[in-house]
Amino acid sequence: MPDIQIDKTSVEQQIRYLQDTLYVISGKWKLPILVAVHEGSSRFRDIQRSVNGITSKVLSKELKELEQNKLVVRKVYDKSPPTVEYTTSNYCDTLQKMVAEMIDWGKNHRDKIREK
Amino acid sequence: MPDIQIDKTSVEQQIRYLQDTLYVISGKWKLPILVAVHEGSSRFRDIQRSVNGITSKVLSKELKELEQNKLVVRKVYDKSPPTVEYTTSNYCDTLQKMVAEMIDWGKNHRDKIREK
DNA sequence: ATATCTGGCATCCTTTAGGTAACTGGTATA
DNA sequence: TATACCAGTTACCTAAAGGATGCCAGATAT
Repeated sequence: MPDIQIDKTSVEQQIRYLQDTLYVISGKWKLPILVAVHEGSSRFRDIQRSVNGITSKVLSKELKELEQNKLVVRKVYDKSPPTVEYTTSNYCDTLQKMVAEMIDWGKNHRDKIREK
Repeated sequence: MPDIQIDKTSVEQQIRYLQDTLYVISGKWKLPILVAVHEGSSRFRDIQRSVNGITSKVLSKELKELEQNKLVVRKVYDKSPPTVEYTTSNYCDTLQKMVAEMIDWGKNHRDKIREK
């Protein structure tokens, strides 16, 4: 009699995956930046202007992390002066389903908490 | 010609919902606690033993937040000594789809990042 | 009698996220 | 010649999250 296991991934491992995900998109700025870039802001200062209130220091740090996670692509054009362009990657689209679920849940959750 | 809008919710509002969601489940301990309670740990010390490394101070704080968000239910039995029981709510199950998506994405993301 | 368990709380400490402000070197503009 | 733009960087500061340790008061177990 074989051991029937629908999912061999242990609970601990699942929590680790979940926390990886959280790490990638958590924080005050990651999503607003992704949205801004996705909507067309590609230059550093453009993004900074789109994302209200972010400082250049934080933007710089966040963009680096998003790039490491392959959600945004940074291209340097070697003219003079060198210009830099940020775009969202195709991979970034894989976030869509998950993000949609999170928005749904959050929307519903407001009502749930408000209700007596 | 009417304005066709599939979703009237503004991007800013969607980000707010998303960040509500993140707030509810983010942090080092929220998910591990939920899992522990869901799997049957109901007494304070049981949960603390299940969730490796958590201190009573932090556990106490996190349980309060989870209770406020209606994900866990706290029942006090007024015997002597009074005992306290934590359980996950039915509402807690609404997290499932979303959490499953997040686990999937996180799992895939590891491979994505490791790949050259 | 002593130790241990219960559900926490109080105090102090460290780490991390994020904010403030100034600055850089090169280029273009008034 | 002075000013502003670009893509950031540096040093310093604050607030919040989380960790370490010790404690309580009542009850049960040894």
